[in-house]
Amino acid sequence: MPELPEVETVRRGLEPVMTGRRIARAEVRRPDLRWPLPERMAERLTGAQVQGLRRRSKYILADLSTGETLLIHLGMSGRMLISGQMLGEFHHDHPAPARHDHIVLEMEGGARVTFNDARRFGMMDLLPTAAAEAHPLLAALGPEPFGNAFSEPYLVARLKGRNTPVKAALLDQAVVAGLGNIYVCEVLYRAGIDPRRKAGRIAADRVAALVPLIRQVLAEAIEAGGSSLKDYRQADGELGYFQHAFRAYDREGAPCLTPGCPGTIRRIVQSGRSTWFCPACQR
DNA sequence: ATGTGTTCCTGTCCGC
DNA sequence: TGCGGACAGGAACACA
Repeated sequence: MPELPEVETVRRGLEPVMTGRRIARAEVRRPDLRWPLPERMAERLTGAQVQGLRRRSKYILADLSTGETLLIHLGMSGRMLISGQMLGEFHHDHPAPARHDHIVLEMEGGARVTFNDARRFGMMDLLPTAAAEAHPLLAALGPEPFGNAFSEPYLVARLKGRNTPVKAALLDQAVVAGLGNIYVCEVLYRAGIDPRRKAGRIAADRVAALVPLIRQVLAEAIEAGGSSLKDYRQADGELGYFQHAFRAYDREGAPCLTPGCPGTIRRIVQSGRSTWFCPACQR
């Protein structure tokens, strides 16, 4: 499901029910997601107070009073559902466990957080907070797009000499952390760059222009609460609405929205994944 | 080292 | 309606 804006939206949704609260009871309803869950996960979570919720790339990190950090990745279809808490004007009662409800966290105070993941490409792990950044899944990640380390000179240097299509390069989490298929398509569309171009053969000023565009697209998407495709929802059950702002993604056959451009959005497949772009104005 | 294709899993949608 | 195939927000892994 989720790219950086959706994960950030989920993190923000979880904050009021989790941060500062104790996990009264944890239930692990199956032993594995993408990989086996950590040993004795339910016991290690039970009684722990959540001291903070962080995000790194598409991961959520819950720092616990036990000195451990719960690392969460939602994969393609993972969701964090909140129930039993006053949310806006509505009171949500606890629903009966549903298909693919794999992990249930009952928070002190009555809220319940349920991790549901039909495809089970998601993951969870428990690691010492002090060594969280050294976790194999986090160690190789590139810079956060909103951080100072993600700069125009950085991106120009990072793409220099790369022979892979720029679409694939921006999907590479070691180049920049958090972009996925939707937002790469949207960024390249706004940049007017053909996704098939080799990353190392694009003029430096055009590569540099990607940096503020990446931040802009991600910031707009976070502002909109992410993109709701299929049944993705924010943790509080609200739908994100950035999907209405897509200019390229999933618009095959639709007219290009660039003023004056006569083009039609086309879908191609690159390294096994769909790319949508305008062949007329993306060069 | 880079680049590419395959794989994990379930659900949904579309054409016949 | 049923059935088969394509496709889906990710990314580790194996191999050229």
